[in-house]
Amino acid sequence: MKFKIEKKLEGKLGRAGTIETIHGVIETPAFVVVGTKGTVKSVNPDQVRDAGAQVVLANTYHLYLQPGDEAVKKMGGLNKMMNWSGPSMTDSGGFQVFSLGAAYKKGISKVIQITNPSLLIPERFDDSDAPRLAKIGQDGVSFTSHLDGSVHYITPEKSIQIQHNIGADMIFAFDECTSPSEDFKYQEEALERTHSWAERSLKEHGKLNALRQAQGKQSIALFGIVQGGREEVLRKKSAKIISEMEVDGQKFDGFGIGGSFAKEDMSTAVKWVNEVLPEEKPRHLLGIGEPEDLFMGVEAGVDLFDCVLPTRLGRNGTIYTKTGKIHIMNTEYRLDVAPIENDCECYTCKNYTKAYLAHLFHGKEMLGGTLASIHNIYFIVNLVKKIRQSIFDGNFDDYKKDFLKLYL
RNA sequence: GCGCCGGUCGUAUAGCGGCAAUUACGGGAGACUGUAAAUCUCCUUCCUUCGGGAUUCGAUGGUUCGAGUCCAUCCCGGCGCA
Repeated sequence: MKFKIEKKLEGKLGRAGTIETIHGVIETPAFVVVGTKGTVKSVNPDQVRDAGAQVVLANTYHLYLQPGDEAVKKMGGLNKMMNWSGPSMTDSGGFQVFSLGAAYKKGISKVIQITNPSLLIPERFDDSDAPRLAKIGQDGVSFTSHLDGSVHYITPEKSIQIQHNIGADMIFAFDECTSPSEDFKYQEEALERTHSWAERSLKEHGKLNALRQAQGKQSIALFGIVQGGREEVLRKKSAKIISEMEVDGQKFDGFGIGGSFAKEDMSTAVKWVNEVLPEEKPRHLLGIGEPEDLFMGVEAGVDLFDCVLPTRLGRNGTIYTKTGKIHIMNTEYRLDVAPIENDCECYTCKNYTKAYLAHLFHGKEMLGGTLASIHNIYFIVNLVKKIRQSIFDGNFDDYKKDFLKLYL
């Protein structure tokens, strides 16, 4: 993997460039489409590509449980298995430490709304009797499968081994995604754990990459993940430690910025981190986001984003438009024979009306979720492409202002 | 004409003396940020200053402190016998 910066955003951390992989070039900033189980839900790879996506992200934990990483390997690896010819990534399972652990059944997620700061009361660190499917152990995490209840112990080494079997172009270190509502003491502890896991991930990855090279296979790129919650000290410390971390002469090829954020903290947290991270390596803001987040991220020096929203919202009947999101099942669209957006170049907009989409959703027809996902992927991927172009054209600020004025 | 069985909030259902009335679908709205998610939540008789108030279970009478619920008559539908 090779990263090259082609143009910088004047006076800011933002930049535009390219990431070269053996499966092709990613023009950054770029939006990575999520295909957790080795499929972008409800859309096939041709449709993903035609919607403009350059790279997809699958999940270690899910593929490990089903069909199993050995099965993926036997099928020729992630790309071959899912018939995706472009660049690919896998997440390490670190997010599941959070979503199936501290966040389990609590209604909290990647981004939480803070209407009242006093709501940020630290969660009791040891509410360990709360039901959860992921429990943090001494040197790894014990997961109870949501599929069959079987218990699996995932260590950093195990996560990296699984990811090497899955065989994406870029993979992530095993980390602990924390909730912003945890207190400083817990964030600090979790961060130390994430750093120790990062080191072990890097070490295991070095071994496995050496093995690949000996077999004449292309090496895989490993991204380290920066955590630290909403604490400036911790975020900066993490960025420094992760970027300087070196095992057997190997360093991380790029960086992920992780954690669950309060919306209003996200921008500052990302800036803290990117001011410290080395300029010459790519940065991936994990699990983000909404259009306004993408502008924020690019401006703050992010090169890659991924998010489930375009496909999840699409399947659930919410559709992006430049004037905001719409609920396609709402009464007003039942007889609306215009496309979602007149000037949209996506397959859905070129061929179908809102009334038809509304009909498909009301009739619970599968095609509804597919067509809505295609549009949403196109919308978000293309938005990031346009943001990228605005960096080259020198009008990022204007584009941001114009877009958000209409959208929000 | 006689005999059964049945008529409940758009539809289909529950209900067997204390009920504004069950459940499902349909309908309305909302949520979703490294996917436990083609999922989830709320509303769906009328009015409401959200405390509550007013009318409801084919119709009309009746029994009862109290009636979809019991009784009588009538209306409508299904089946059977003439």
